[in-house]
Amino acid sequence: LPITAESAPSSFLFKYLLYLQHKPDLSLPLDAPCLPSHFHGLQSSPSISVSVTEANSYDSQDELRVADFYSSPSVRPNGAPTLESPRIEITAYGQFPEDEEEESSLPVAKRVNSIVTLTLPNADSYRDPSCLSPASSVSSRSGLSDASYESSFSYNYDNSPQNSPWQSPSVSPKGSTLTLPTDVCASGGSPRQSPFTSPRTSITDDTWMGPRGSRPNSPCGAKRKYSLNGSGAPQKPFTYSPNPSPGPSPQTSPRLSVTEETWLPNTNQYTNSAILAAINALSTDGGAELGEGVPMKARKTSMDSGVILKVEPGGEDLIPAELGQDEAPANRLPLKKESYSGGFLDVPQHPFSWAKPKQYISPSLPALDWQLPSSSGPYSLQMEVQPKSHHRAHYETEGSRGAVKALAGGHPVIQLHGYMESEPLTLQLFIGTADDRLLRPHAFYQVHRITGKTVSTPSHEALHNNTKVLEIPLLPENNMRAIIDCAGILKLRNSDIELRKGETDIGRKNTRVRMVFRVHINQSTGRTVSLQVASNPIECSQRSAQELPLVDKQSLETCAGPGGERMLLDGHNFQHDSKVVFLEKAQDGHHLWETEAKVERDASKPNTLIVEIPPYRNQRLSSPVQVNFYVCNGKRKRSQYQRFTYVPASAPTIKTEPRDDFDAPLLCTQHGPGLSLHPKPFYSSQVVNSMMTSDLRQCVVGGLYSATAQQRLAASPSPLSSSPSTSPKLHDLSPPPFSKCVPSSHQLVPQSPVSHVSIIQETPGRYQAPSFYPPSSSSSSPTSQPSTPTDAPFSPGPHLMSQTQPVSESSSPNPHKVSETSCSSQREDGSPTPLAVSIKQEPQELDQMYLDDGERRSFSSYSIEWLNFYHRVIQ
DNA sequence: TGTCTGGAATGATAA
DNA sequence: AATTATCATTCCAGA
Repeated sequence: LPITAESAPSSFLFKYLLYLQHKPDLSLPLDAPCLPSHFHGLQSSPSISVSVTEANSYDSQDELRVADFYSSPSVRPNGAPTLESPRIEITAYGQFPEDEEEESSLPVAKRVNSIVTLTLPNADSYRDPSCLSPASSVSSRSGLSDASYESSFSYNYDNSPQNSPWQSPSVSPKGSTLTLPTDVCASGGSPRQSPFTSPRTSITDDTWMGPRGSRPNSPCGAKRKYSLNGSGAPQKPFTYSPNPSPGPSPQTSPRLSVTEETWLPNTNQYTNSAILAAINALSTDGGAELGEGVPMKARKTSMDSGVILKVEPGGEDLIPAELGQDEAPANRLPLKKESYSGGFLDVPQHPFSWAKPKQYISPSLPALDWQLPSSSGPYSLQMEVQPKSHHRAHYETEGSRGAVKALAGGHPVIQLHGYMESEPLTLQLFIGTADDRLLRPHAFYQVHRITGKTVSTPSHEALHNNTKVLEIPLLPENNMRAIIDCAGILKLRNSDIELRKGETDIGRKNTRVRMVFRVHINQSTGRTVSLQVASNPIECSQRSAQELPLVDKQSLETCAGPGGERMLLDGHNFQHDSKVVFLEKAQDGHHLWETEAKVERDASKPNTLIVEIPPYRNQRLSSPVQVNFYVCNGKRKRSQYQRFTYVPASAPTIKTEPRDDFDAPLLCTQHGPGLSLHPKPFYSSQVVNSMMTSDLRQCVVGGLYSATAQQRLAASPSPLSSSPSTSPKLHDLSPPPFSKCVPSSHQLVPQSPVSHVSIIQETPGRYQAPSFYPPSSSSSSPTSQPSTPTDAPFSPGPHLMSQTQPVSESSSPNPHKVSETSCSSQREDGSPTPLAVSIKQEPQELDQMYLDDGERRSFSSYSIEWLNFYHRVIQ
């Protein structure tokens, strides 16, 4: 059983539990940490420094994060928390931790690249902000920065100061120092060249841009081949990159305005502002720099885009600021301004503030990679109307391709139920991943603010780390309901992002995203309840959207072993010759069984397929068996894996599984009550999921697990359930065991709905122990996650699981084990990767998602994350 | 004239 | 190593 995935999750849970138990302690740390999730971003944030002590503090947050992502891991490499003092950290990061980690983690090849790439600016450039789209999204850029995802602290650091480096390589002293060193070192040698090298001309630009801009550049570093070519891409990238401006991007000009706007609006209520200010100050260094850029470590990204930013007013760059903000904002209303996200600006952000706002601790808002519940207490954030499963994202080089639409023709709708206060709240929206791993900001896509006469919903862009966040007012007069007609999706060049230092995901075939909504509710008690809901997956590539079959819904989730029942599949791109294949994989990814189901072609249509459930290979089932099926239009045109469960003849199994995943892809993860569009009969699974999701903890719990986990959970849910804030309910999740990726195929794992962890901050700075967890995603695609493809060198999952599990189960976890695990994992890789390091593999998920790719070897970042988390807990 | 899109051409990558 | 299948991005062009 120990499915990798599961195990990992379980461990997490376990840890988590532990964590909770210890809350008291944690709390303290947390407090210190309070830092907003961002803090990382913040670097500057004072608190942070304090926190230093605590790794814990971070941890607390981090933990969460960690759990979430890998990023966190980075932190640890040294063991030192990255967060801590920003600057310091930065250095560290740059130097060691991240770099090392990353590098180490990375497959050799990549590393190399990375190294090279990293070297400089590139890294930053790419990804970050600047990279982002130059023009476009300002915000993005702004946002860029960093951290987005991960919350990686490191990034932040980088960002701030560092980033800049790139910008002006020489310039920023510090940054340079820090950054360079690291990067340099790494790259140093490498060709990468740095930015400069990159083809493009102007150094500066190049620097920045270079990376980003041109694919080429990035490429350079990057991964793949590109590098060489530099020539390759010559294009505009630079151009673009350099400036945000480019007209194309919608946002483009944002900045300009931004500043003003930004500020104005922003004014935060939160104390943060102070922090922010401080940060800014810091950032200023950098920030100003932005222009100048001194980047820090290069690591990552630098966001700094700022650099890039240059162009802009700079605001964005600030990202850091934002960072701070990020969280903070929660409450406020958005102003409308547009873009600007400017970093600094951030601070100001919304003019409004709530009365309470201050209470917030903005800073404390949970990082974007944290898993939050969709409901807590009386509150429930739900997607009333899901977005269409396909939305062609636009590149910076293109004009906007409009707002994400709903299937019925309108736009997605989200509503907060249970909120009776008269104060408006701010709904945050960012583009998250849709793979089987934990939900986190998507590195290759950014939200794009849409404005115009056709847009009725005001919005404001802000950056959290490197992630653009659209802030939309949730007004009581509208029943806390918002029509999301102001959100488009911007695609960042893979080459720009992949080069980033901390980036572990690969862009190729990583074209599915989810719209992630968050709301932070300040309660009279002083606590802040943070809720999050993610939409169904959205395929963003033109090609995939046109060619890949997609299953939105399935009428049956389970069937008795003999099969024979008819299942109606709703989806897209079904063809007359579409095949439906059922398969069962062992934990190690090996195919245990595979058979083609009969398709009633006469009754099938472009959007529907009627298939006859094939008999299971073993008619004597004593317990439900999770299998998968996918629709295939050809060799490489397969849908994601959908889940299906064969049950013993009489047993009603339905619920057990988490359908989410499967269906999930399409289905909503969480629907509110209303959501469940489908009658349960059909989507029961979904329903179930949604249920689960609703409760954070539940979700969490669910998330964690994989099948195994589920079982465990079922068995001993209590721990998990205990999540602090929410009442944990255990649902059965039955995540299917599944296979991870098998080489043979690709599985796509469905994603899981979002996992949530509810986070409550009692005090402004702190969070209660959130329940967190690991992500639901896991839940959703039990298989996938852990599963990183086993073939790969490591299948972290298994190992982890095994180890972890024990731990989890036993109340006392052993750190050692953990460590071992990690070690093992490394070993497995073959490449000696350091534990913490995140590796960019190919898209892990993707792999899973796309069978084609083959396997991915790398460790999954999450595994690492888990480990880190685990360690922290233990410690 | 500019934006929004659907369709593709083109070069980069993966098989 | 060569060839072909896929992808990712950039371009075009009509609405």
